[in-house]
Amino acid sequence: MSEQRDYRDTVFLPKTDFPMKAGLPQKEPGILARWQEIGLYDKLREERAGREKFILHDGPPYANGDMHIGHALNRILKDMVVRSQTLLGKDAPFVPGWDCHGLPIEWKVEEQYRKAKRDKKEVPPKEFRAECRAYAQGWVDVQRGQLKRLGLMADFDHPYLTMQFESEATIVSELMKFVEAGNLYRGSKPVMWSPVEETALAEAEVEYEDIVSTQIDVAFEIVECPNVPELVGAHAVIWTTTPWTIPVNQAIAYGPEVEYQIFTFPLDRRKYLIARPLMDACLERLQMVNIFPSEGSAEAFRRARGTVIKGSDLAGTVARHPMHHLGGFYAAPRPFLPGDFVTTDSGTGLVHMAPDHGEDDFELCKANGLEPVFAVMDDGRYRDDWPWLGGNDERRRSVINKPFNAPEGPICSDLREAGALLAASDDYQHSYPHSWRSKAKVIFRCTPQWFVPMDRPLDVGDFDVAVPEGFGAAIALFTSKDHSTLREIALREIDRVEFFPPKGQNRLRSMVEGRPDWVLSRQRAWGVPITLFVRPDGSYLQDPAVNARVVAAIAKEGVDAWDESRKAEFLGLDHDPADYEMVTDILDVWFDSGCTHAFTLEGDRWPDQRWPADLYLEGSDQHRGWFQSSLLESSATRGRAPYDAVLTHGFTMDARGKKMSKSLGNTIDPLKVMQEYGADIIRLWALSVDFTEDHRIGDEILKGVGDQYRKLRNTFRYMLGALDGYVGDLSDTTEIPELELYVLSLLADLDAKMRQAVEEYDYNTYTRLLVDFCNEDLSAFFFDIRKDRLYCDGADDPQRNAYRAVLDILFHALVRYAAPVLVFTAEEVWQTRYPEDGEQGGSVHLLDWPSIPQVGVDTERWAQLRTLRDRVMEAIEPLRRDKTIRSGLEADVVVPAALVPDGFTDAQLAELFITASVTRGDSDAVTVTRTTDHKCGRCWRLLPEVTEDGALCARCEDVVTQMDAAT
RNA sequence: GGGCCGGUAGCUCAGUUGGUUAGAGCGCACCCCUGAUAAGGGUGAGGUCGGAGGUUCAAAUCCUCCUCGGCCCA
Repeated sequence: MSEQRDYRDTVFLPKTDFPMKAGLPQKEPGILARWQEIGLYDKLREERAGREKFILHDGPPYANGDMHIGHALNRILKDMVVRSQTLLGKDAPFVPGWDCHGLPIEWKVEEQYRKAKRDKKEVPPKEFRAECRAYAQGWVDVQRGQLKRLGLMADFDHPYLTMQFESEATIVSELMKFVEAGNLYRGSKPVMWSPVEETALAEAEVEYEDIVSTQIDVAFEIVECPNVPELVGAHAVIWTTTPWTIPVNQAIAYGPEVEYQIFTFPLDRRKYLIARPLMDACLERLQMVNIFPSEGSAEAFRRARGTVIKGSDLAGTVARHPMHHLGGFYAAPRPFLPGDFVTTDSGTGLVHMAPDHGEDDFELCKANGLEPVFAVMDDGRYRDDWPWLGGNDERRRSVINKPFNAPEGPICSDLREAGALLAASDDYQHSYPHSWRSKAKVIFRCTPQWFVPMDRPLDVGDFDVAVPEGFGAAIALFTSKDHSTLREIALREIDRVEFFPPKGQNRLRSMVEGRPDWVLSRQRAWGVPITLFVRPDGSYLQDPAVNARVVAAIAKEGVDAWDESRKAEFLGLDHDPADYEMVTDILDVWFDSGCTHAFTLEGDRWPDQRWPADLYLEGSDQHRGWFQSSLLESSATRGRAPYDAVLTHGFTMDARGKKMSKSLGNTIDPLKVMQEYGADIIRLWALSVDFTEDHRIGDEILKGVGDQYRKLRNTFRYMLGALDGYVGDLSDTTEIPELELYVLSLLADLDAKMRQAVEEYDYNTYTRLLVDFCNEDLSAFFFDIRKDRLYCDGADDPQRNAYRAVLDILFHALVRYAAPVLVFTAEEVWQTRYPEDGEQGGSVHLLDWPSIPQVGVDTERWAQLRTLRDRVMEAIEPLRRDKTIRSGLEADVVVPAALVPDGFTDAQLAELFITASVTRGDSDAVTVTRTTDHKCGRCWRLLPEVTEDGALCARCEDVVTQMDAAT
């Protein structure tokens, strides 16, 4: 045998500079810098100008703290929306936003004061707000940098902030739409109040501590009882741990389903009404258990426990206040009211109601026409004109003062004197809210607040809205003519809007159906003022000219413009400043964010935006939040939702499905993930999971995502290598093998599915389709089969060209499909293939959705072929195992003739199965034997024509001869 | 405590209106290749479909309860 020639140099191996290893953390920042340099976002706007628009309106995250994994998911999904819609050819400008006002920022600034030992009360409000503003701006800048790193396609140079003066002015002018239409009223509701700081507190500002309180049992004499006459003259026993609320008692609540019993105290024959299950515990407090003589005590006791009645029998019952002799407020009847909240867990089953100081009390009393009396002042004392323990009483103290409530304190003493105090002891342990700041006890206290009514017919002239294209009829329906209530309009809109996933619709609907009136006011500093001029009776000025002056001032100077010193200026000549007070409350921040559509989509700050948005996209918690505040705001002012569709995502859990928390130490920091794996990996993760539900992230998951990434990357690398130097296209080749046509039909099929996935915002399907296609149809099938042709056919062989033409089509399709997901890698792939495009400021992200040639192929026939192929692989395996053969190329295969689809030759089958030969037999089984043919020294196929191992087959002989001749 | 939502192989996901032996990709194990090479190919093992009842000829799919987890409220 002669010396064998090494044919390696004659084989056309893939050639590319595209590295297998990505090194994303190092590479991505450079790609970002280049995008910045070529002004990619603006360039895209220019190129898409005039196209159909797609507006995704950004829900503003709070400008406080670093980006966390939830932000990352949210932003990646939004970016996928923007990019995939862009890819479809639309113009999808995206303005990122931030929520900047509100309590958490106030706290942070206060915290800085504490560290500097500064008293907040000493700081002028303007200065305080300036610091809040600076603080928010600081975090906006930090988060903006972090978000950019994710590779988002957004107008980062022009974000919206709720604290920009223009935004603040728009929020005020939106509020004024409510004001001018009369869709705002002053009411009240109990809030947490700190008498020490003389301010309202949010739930998050209180902490619960165990304390010991005075518990008292108080008798209210029943004066009327239509259903149980026996009760007239009896005493209803109430129990409370806040004696100071007795002076503002207005009613007594009972449980309609609770059983009550009338107990007759043997010594004075007085009758008491107590819930039956609580009788023993109550009598023990009242020390009425041991008064019976030891003998026969049980019998006497039983006799003393008289008639049992049902709570509902108490309807219409009226008692009188123990201090009724004081007259006035105290002389009014104290009705018994049915309360679902009454339980028999503790107390007496009869609950004294002080609507000023409890939520249940407030709601129940309100429903029965009993209004709060505002007896307790800001500092926690009863007001000067209050008849009991008010101004003239030297015993007056803050109501939460301990001695004030003590068994020997003024309340208990007076009740005792009135014969109403049945028991009092300073021994009740419970947990009670305290101010997080001062550590002092807080109280519930009714405070005047501003409300938007949900169920009052809206009486507006015309909705001030530019009717968007295609919605003329819808808008006309909702103008002033029908006088719907805000709730009705909102519910109608919920039915119209499209929800992804659909369950979001029910969730939002049930919340809007059940929600109370919208409380707009907050007793705070850092926010947009409720710019109202109020008369003493609670009515307010509705003068568009005044409002216009206020709005103009805020647009120029921000919220600081709302200042007492400007009162006369704003009111102008038509109104006497003495008639009005300026409201000092600020707006609920949900109102701010409910207005983002107004100052971002409308107006000319972002001319490429338009109202309404096509889509709002946030976490499912925003059904309670932004989805709803935006809906209500827009429904009240414009008669429709500011969006046509709502997409919601779930929450990101740790690897075990538990929620992440700093205290548990199971958080995943997206910034670290980007440092370690790269932004493309975290993007691929976000777009692989079912984001509509809660989903997980963890090391194992990220590792899996990394594996998927590598597969995609290597698919591109192979295509880049195989397409090295290729400049033709499909039209250059006259002869297209059916396999190529089949792959094109697979691609067309994939394309349709990808497109559908985009339209349904079904991104995990989108990425799964892409990955599966690369794995199954390309890498393991098409590329594997065509490896021989690519490597060994003549450089300009028409069939080789046909393969490369299809590869080229695949490349252009896949790089576009991948672009919205792997934004960096797709760019790297594109620039590797077309460096000249890069030099001219091009980018993969400027491209449109690919157009796939439609070919006619009998795919069913090919499906059968692939099933047969699987069977052949299976049959080859045992021979591999026992080392009869090493590769499939050494196998002569006999397949059942009946299983071969029509129209394939044996030679084609051998090519498709990558075996030495395929013949057909009558047997049902696939049989495999080792071929006796020799291995071609160049293409390594085993063929009959090869005379000895290492000699050339006919095809390779031709190719090598030509190459040799050329050199 | 209440309302709503969810639990399918180690991981990420498919499973139409209830209908054969519950699928895919990845990972894993084993094997091949060494001309996509920190790549590529093949085969295989993995699941009481969260649990228990029930409806039905038939249940991952419908009903009830339980459990675990989540969001929003209280």
